[in-house]
Amino acid sequence: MNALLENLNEAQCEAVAATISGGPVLVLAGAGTGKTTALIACTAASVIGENAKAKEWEVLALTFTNKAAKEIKERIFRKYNKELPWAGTFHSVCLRILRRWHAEAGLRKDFLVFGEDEQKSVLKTAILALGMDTKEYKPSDWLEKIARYKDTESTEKISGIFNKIYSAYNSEMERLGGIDFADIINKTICLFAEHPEILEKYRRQFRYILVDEYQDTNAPQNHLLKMLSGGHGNICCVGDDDQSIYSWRGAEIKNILNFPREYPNAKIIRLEENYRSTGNILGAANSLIKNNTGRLGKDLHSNLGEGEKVRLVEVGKYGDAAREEATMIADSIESAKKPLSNFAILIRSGSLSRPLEEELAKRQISHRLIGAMKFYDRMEIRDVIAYVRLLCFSFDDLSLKRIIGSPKRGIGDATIKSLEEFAKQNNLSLFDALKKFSLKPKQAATAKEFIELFNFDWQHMATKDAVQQLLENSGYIKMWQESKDFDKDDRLHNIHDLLNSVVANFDSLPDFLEQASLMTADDERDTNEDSVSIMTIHAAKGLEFDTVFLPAWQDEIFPHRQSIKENLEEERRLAYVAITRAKRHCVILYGARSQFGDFYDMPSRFIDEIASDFIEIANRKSKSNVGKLVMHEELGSGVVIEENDDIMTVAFKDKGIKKVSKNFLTKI
DNA sequence: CAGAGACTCGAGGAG
DNA sequence: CGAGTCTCTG
Repeated sequence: MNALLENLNEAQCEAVAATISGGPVLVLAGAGTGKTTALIACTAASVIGENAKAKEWEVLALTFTNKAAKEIKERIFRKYNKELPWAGTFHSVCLRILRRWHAEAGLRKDFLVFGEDEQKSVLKTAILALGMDTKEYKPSDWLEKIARYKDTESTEKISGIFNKIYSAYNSEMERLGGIDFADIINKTICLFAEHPEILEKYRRQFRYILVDEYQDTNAPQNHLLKMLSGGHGNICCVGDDDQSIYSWRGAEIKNILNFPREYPNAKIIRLEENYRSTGNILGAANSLIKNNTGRLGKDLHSNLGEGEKVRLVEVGKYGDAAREEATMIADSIESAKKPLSNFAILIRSGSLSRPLEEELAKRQISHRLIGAMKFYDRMEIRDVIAYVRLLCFSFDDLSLKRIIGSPKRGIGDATIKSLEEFAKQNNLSLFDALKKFSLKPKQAATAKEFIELFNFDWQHMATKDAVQQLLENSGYIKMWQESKDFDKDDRLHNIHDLLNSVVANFDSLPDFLEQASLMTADDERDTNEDSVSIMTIHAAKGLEFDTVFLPAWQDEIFPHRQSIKENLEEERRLAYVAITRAKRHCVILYGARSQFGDFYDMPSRFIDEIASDFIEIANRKSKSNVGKLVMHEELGSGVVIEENDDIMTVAFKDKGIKKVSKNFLTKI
């Protein structure tokens, strides 16, 4: 126990003590206050030392990302040599439960997890089957609605048309043997509701429940936590209401705000000592977030001294604002002469990255765009996964449709369409239908060849060899080798990487597929290369950098136009997250610009909300005038300290700092 | 059937 | 500006 509390501050120790003594605990952990350390200490406390009340398998530790789960597992293993089999993401834990009880949950044994593009294709089929037009009813729009609906646990009817599409989508999912992300959670809740004995089993097993990033939970996830903690009530949730930035994904900030009411005997512990940022950066962030009303309240203080003020830079007075931002950021990075990994450029939306990338590339400043094109979203990777899925699960129609045309086999849309008809009539999978369907001789031959590809004893081969064989015999590898695609080498390289550093690490291909279906942006291999990170603010949550650049703080870009109407407080939390990523230097840039044909000429309202004490105006110095000695007829001599178009700010020898028009000044 | 070229439309964040 | 769709041709 004592060893456990080493290097923890008072509040963190309190959190550990509260967790072991049992009952509900809410740890409100501000940005940079050692949240992960506290969470890991709390988790460890339940299985370590004399006071430990649980065995490793009796601790359920839930996170949102694989990265966070991995960190908990690794740190506890390294320090205490204990494996935590039930530390994982909400989705991976629920998936494991659903696999174990698939029949009780009303699922087929080999059900598949469908990712976003599979969901879209299912929805497209469903909409077309209803005789509706996919131009008028766009799959991506309706998928959004369906996902949001599934995230809310609402029983409210939305509209007749929604219900029609919703149930067509669900039955098509069922027909194909797939479930979506939301249903991984929802079907687990149903399982527990319909089988209290199963719930009871897990309640008895999980004597401690720990939850990371609690502010990001949605209604079903919160429901699930209530169910599981219903017996003993030993639940410790760690989160920060000021960093709730995922409402658009169904997260409900009210889960954390209402925790004290939902769990009346809850202990609430605040971690307010910030170990990350200097005083001015924290002051700026605090003064901004104070403008929100819906918060539990927390005041972070820093023990790292005042540090540098937040620098505010206006750009675009002399040209294109976005380009100028990129230039200034690149200048700062070059002149700082620090390792590149010290720098991050955090943007509101992905589309703002381009000028930044171009400028850094031009100057050969190594950089990476994080989260943009996810490894598992790449065409070639999805193709390979589809091949493997069809190999393991021949009923997977979506995968068959995806790969039967790559490489081209002379079986196109029209043939697939009639094949689908035939399959439907005979209640067959496309794979089985392909065996029986009569085709033109040429097609019949290739179809037979295709079927034969999957007929080998892959279960008894090394995973990597099996996939390699499949990809070679199918001509998939050859297709890329002979391709004229300008990034064919990248693609071949990606496939190679997938086989050697991922597939090879799994003992069974279905295991690999299960993992792959839950892979996320943060799971991409970390490169050790020293480079500047460019990423969205959302993707930056949980990270920290010596120097953070925040470009495009222009009203209706940030805060985003939509958010101004929908949820300005969440947008303000996003700004708070952005500023608090910085340890020592934070630079906010703004300036009028046009984008997608609209003109944005107002600085972000958030700039005004930051108390001026924490800000330093650091505008670009004009080459010609700033620093020059000037003479004014009435005010006498002085020196120019800032230039804003024709208005000069001059420090006069006798009259102090005054703004005057350029026209009344003469150079000395 | 496959590939090329013209065309339209929309552009927020992501497990 | 790019992705997705449409239309034409071999």
